[in-house]
Amino acid sequence: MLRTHTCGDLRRTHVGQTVTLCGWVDKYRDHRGIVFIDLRDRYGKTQIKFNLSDDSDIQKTAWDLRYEDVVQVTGEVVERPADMTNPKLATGEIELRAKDLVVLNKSKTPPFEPEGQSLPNEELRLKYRFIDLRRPELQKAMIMRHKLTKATRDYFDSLGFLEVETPILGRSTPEGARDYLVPSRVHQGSFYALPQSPQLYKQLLMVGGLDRYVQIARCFRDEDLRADRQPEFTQIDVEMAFITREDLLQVIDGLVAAMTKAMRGIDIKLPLPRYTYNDVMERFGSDKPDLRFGMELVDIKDVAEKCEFGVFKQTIANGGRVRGINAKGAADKYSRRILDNDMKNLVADYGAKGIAYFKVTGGKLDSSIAKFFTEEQQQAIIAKLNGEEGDLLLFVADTNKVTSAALSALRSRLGRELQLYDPAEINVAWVLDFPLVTWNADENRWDAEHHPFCSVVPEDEQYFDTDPGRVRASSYDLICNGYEAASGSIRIHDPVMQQKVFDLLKINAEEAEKRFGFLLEALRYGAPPHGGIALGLDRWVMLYAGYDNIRDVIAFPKTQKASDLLTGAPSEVDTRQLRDLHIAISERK
RNA sequence: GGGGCCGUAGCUCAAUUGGUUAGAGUACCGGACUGUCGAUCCGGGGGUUGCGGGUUCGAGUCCCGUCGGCCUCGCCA
Repeated sequence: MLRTHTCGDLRRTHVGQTVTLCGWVDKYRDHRGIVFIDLRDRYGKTQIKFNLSDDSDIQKTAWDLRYEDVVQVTGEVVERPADMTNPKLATGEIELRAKDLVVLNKSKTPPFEPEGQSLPNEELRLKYRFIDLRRPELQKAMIMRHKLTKATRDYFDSLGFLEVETPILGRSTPEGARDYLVPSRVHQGSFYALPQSPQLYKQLLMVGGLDRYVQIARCFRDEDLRADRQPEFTQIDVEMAFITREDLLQVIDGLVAAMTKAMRGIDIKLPLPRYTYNDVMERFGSDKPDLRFGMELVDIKDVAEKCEFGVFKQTIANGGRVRGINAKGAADKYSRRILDNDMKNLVADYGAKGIAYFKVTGGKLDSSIAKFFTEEQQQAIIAKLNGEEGDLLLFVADTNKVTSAALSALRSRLGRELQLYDPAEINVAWVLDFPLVTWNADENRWDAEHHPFCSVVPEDEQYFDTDPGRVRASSYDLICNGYEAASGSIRIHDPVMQQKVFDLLKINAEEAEKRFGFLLEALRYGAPPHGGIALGLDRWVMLYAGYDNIRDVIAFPKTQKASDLLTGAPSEVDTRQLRDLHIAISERK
């Protein structure tokens, strides 16, 4: 080892010892006769002192040290004078009096300092990721990520799960996200697909009798990115045989408790709260509401259909809905300009044509449209939304879908801006009973809400032929702070039932055989009842770390256009490589 | 594919209504300094204002296009 201790180790108890540290030059303070260096590694920082009277040769070398040089320093741990300790450093009561200095590697002037006064733009940080990774915030994320996977493996190991690796080079099963494709050299014109998830493999493992499976699995989806979405990401992928939905929920409750203990050191209360899909959609307008605060959606159909405000009245007459939320005490916090522009633009993103708002003042509604509501109607609105003096009531009139999406977005923004919750809180809950299928108006058919292998809540089978939209899936999502944090279901293990679902989705037998034949065949050879779930590992790390961006918890993330600014991927390749793969690039337009 | 924000020195930012030689802090280079911890002080170098067009007597500023980064709708079974 080139060092005896790390830069975070040394304390008053080490005084008098001769030690060797290695690290990066974080700061240098050159007084000519005396030079101070803050030496940094991932464990901390230690002040090094070079004194001219001690050894002038070392001193001269110390004069030339610059940011991010990598050095090895040997010296004696000495106590700092009482008035010169640094309470900002864990090692601030001591310093290292240098006797020997080796410059292990001189650094070019770095494009930015890891702990400089201001963080450079993300483009530069991504290009020089190896420097960005020296920042404590990114190192914290990598450490948390390690701890989370460790806690996960320990937890499932204790329950007898087997970690099984599934192929990265697999078969493309169209539908769902776009696949990343890998051309085959041996099979001209054929392609492998990178897995969007190990979904089919883990079901095959259940048929294979492996019973309890877990994998920290890399997944790939060629879709547009978001702050919480990367083209390649990691799932904690789980599948179990011979279980009910209840069994699965309890196992994952335990996992969430183990993860929270490992990441935050706290014991969360079990069982995790459970909501139904219909419940959260009605109360929060979202299938993944942030449950750290209330501000639930309220339907005011009774008032809206009778009032003289045309937009409300017409919407109800056309079969739509008028729903609103109460931003407690926010009447004076938003100007008319913000409400008429910013808030309107926000809901417009979700298809809403406008936003109606009232301030509760003197027991009445104050608004440019208040005149369209009788005294009685105003009181009814105030009562329904529990309005009090100084509250701001916001309404959207549109289809059920649009009011949900728009008010959910409004609620998220208001909750954040009005600071209605503790940003550090981790609030996890189950959402159960998603619809099995949703109507796809464009294609004139039913689409699977989760995936085509999801089983049905038994008492809803009766609606299969008459009212498919009413059939609930035996599925479940974990939600955390407004993010979808996990998703799973009890699967279909009966080939007859599977065929019924394919029929509903208008996937004909021939097509099903072509796409998923291997799975259907497996179901015919004694497939046990089984189900599972997949947790988005990156998102969980992001949430536990308190970051709002998934890139900050991934060592080498990609940009919104899915390129890697550090390596330059994706890149053009040699024509010879293309020839081996029988691939020709058509002219760019 | 659509909408929004952004791009000026290595970095973070400024630059009046379109008007003189595009500035500041920091970094970098040189000098001074034995107790600093955002060290301080003195001096210096450093610019294709992302790129390409256009309007104008004159463009960092206005217009069009394009490239890149971020946020977002669609998309993500």
